[in-house]
Amino acid sequence: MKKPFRLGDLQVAILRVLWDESEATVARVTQALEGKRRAPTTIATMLSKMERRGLVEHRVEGRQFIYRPLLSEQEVTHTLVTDLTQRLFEGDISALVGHLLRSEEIDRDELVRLRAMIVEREREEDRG
Amino acid sequence: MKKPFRLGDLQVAILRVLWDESEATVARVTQALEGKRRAPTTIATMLSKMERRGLVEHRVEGRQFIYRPLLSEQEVTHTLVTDLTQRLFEGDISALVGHLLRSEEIDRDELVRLRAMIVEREREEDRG
DNA sequence: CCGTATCTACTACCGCGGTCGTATTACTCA
DNA sequence: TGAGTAATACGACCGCGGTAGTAGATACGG
Repeated sequence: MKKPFRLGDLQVAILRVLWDESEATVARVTQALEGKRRAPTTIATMLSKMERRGLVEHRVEGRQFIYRPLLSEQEVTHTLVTDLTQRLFEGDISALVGHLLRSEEIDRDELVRLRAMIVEREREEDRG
Repeated sequence: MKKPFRLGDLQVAILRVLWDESEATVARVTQALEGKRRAPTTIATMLSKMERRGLVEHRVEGRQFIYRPLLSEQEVTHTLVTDLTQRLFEGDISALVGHLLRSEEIDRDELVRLRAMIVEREREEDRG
């Protein structure tokens, strides 16, 4: 049973890089996150902390550490979304979807696509 | 432009009580959150911190502080959901909805309800 | 008037996300 | 070989969520 982990912005950003590239050095991650102008040591420190928490692992190649994510994007997404749904809607997924449909900016095309998605899901439900 | 605030579990729980009751004393909040067995001083401290951050305010009645939320449930929900969508889906609401439809437990009835919701939303789109 | 119950105020602590500066180690190249 | 460079290691610091103990003020019951 996994404990509900919390991830900060930087951690998610780092994981995203690792997911994109399968694995990456500190320098590579820093470069990919250039938009935020963080010191390389910041990234290195964060990766160390994340490794202690079991979110990533590294192997050594020459002088460099090559980091690899230990969690899939699906796991993290699922966990964080479920967590928020729990906090805001007592776990009621439909309530969250309803909120999104009601109050957010979704244009016509997207509505159509989502409706198709639901229909598809209903069919699966029928089959399964 | 509001800075994207972060709220912890306890803070959301406290706000929920305040939303339900319009306003409440520390004792009342503590009692409402009895499930989690927290010391009254914990609640009081948290409320102080939240007041410093402008999330709640209080007035004095006799010896008691009566707290009132300064943010609506809608604001908080919107902010937190938007924030998560930003972090996980680069702000793409549909991507989040898609994720929810695909990977979560939503039963048939809920799917039907959601589909109706979308249709309704499409109609509004047409009128607006 | 005095003790007790009930508030809030203050202080402290932990863990963690985030941010770096500095130290150390090791490689590279002139 | 020696200077510079590139990488990690280590530690420091801030703010905040969360938790609570203790101190101080105040009302209330006898």
